[in-house]
Amino acid sequence: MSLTIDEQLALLVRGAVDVISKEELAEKLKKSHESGKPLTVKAGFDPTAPDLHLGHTVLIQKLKHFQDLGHSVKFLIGDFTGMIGDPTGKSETRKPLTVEDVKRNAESYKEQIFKILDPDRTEVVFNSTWLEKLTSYEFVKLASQLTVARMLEREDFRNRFDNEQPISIHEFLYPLVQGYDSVALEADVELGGTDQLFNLLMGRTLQKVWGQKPQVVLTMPLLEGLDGVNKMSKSLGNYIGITESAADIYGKTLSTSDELMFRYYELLSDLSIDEISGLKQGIEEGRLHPKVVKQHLARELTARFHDEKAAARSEENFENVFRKHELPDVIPEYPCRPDTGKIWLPKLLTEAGLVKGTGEARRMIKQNAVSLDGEKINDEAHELAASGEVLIKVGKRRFCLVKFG
RNA sequence: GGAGGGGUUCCCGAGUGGUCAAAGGGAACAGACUGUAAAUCUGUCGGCGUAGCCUUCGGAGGUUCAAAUCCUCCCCCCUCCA
Repeated sequence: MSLTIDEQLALLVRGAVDVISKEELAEKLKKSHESGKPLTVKAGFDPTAPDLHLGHTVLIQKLKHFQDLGHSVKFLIGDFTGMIGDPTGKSETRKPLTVEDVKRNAESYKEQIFKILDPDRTEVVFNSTWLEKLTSYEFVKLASQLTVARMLEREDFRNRFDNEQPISIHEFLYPLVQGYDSVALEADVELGGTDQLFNLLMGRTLQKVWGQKPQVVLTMPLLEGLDGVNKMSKSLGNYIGITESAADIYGKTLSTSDELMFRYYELLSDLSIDEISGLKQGIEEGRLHPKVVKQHLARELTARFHDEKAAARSEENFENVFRKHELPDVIPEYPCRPDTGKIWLPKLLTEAGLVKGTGEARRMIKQNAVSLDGEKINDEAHELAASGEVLIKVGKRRFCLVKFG
């Protein structure tokens, strides 16, 4: 793809919240083009076990944009910092990661990010490589580059300081270390979430001290989770993981609210801004049905992490199960051989793994959520003859074909 | 080193001797509605073949007919002063 510098610039800043600065980025792009030397684009990640979700892909997708333009990505795993502990907020004390942990997690990262990134243009690096070599003398010297007042410019530090909340010294070191990573890598560009702005800027500051051209800083918005309120995160459970099944990615996407769908379109879709606002307008004018628009998004995302075929299949299956209330194409089977000729329904539901226990089974039955071969059962004491097979449905999405004998 | 505040069911958070499997909110699940949703309404939300029984309120003991609530020791978290 050969784009003009302006076109490249437009692609790269799309969706970004902060770009510091656009002029510098333009200049770097131009220089890179002239010299044929790709830019070094850096982004840092936690060394903890990665379970990447769509929220992460906003950033990774942006790295991809750089790659598509021929630049090289340094995918930095912050193993050094991870061994010290997480500085932001008062997260749980983490058990320190072993070298093996980090290795394993790095492999897992690769597996996931290469669903998006080009392995040939991606280098996975660890900041312990250079940070471990720093002597305490050098480390203190690094710390001497910044003042406390400067550190307190960071919003969360400022707030905590004003509110007389504690700030540990090592928290001050974290931005320094991250900034030093940029020096070590001689980064041209660093990407991060909007919450990382201060740390990213630190890289610029330190690079200047080391006589390097400061990196361009690009921040990407944090993606809202499926609840539409909090940011997408694993711990909140409001996420779509990129290693999830096609059916799950499709289903979860389609189950988002109409409002959220456009947020996802903007941050995740490859459609142009114009195309997206066209869709929006179409819905407002009643020309397009929101569901159809949402289906398109669901297909696009599913295909991204699987393929077109899987996306189409997921859509068909979803329609069958939820709209037509038909059966999914894959139904788990459970072979059952009770001691007596009969089996108590709650017990069967539990055994088949459809519910956690007979208590829940009773509840489901009471709530009119259980059907056998399409027939609702209301009696908690229901017993069924253990012969032949029976299709059990619990709620909307739990199916099981029980085979007796 | 000194002073004080905490640890409650998935989460937040009430509860200071019985009426507590523990208010309220959130999440989740189910039902209705629908366009798959969202919003809304209703219900459920420790376990158990369930009008009863069993196990829960940081841990271990103890007092009591009775403890999440009182006492003792211990563990952990937080804040302030120095």
